[in-house]
Amino acid sequence: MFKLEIGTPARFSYRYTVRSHGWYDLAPFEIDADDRLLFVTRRGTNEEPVAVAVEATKGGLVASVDASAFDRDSVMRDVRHILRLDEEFDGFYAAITRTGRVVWAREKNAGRLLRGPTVWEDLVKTMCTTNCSWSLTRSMVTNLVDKLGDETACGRRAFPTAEAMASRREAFYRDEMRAGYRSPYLVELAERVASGELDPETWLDSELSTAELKKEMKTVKGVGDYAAENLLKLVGRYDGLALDSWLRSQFYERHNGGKKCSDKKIDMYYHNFGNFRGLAIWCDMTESWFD
DNA sequence: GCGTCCAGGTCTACC
DNA sequence: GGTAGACCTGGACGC
Repeated sequence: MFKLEIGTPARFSYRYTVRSHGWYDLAPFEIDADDRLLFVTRRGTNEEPVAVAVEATKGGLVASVDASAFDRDSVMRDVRHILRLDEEFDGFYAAITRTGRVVWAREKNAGRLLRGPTVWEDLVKTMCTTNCSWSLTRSMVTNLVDKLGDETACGRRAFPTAEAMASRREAFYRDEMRAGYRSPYLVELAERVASGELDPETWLDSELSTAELKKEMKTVKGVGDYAAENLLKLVGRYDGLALDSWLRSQFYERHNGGKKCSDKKIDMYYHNFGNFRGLAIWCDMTESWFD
């Protein structure tokens, strides 16, 4: 077992980042009894996957790597990536100060949304969150990882590569992953990524405008407005609200007396957060998670 | 046990 | 560009 020490920004909360949304609950992510975040990473399709456990210490973070050989720089990069240690949130906190809303997020150093080691992993998982209960999302992702993910030296499984997913036909996704109508979408996506026609990793530092990038994301069948805006948040763009039925219902209860209202009204409520309004609504609606 | 509803939507056809 | 209907699954709920 190798241990790597990782420094964190001054304004960082391990707890509020790891539990920022449901990703920690989807394989290969896991939180163990000691509140360590477990995940599996791999650079390159031909490399062995590596299991990593991250925990908070007084001085920052420690990542424990359960492998005989691994690329130290890759593991460091992935820990920094999934916890967004290199992302700047001063603009968000300034918007909170300016608006006087969602103050708790600034006080708790919240706002960092947990993400997977690759955009590919986040993309597939996001498609599995659409039009279903969370338990079904969890079931689909677990089935996918268990059946197609390569095993690490310690027996954990990695998220499947695009190549592994492209090697399976639609029947696998219907009958074994239980992805239902999403099955042909997953096959098509895997084939596009495996062939090199689509590279989701480029979305991280794309020079496209947010509107153009959203349009590119929506070329993936199964990715609509909600999924694209959720992915935009995960690549660090918070202009879109990523409204789904849960977020809407939470807004109605919290800010509209329990009555339905238009999406436009919701958008206007967070208008003063500018490019951080997607992050603002998420923090606003999840404050009670941490009570 | 059975039927219905609905959940962290999207696609397609049609107007 | 806007909208209705279809699409899968599985848990919750009422009977």
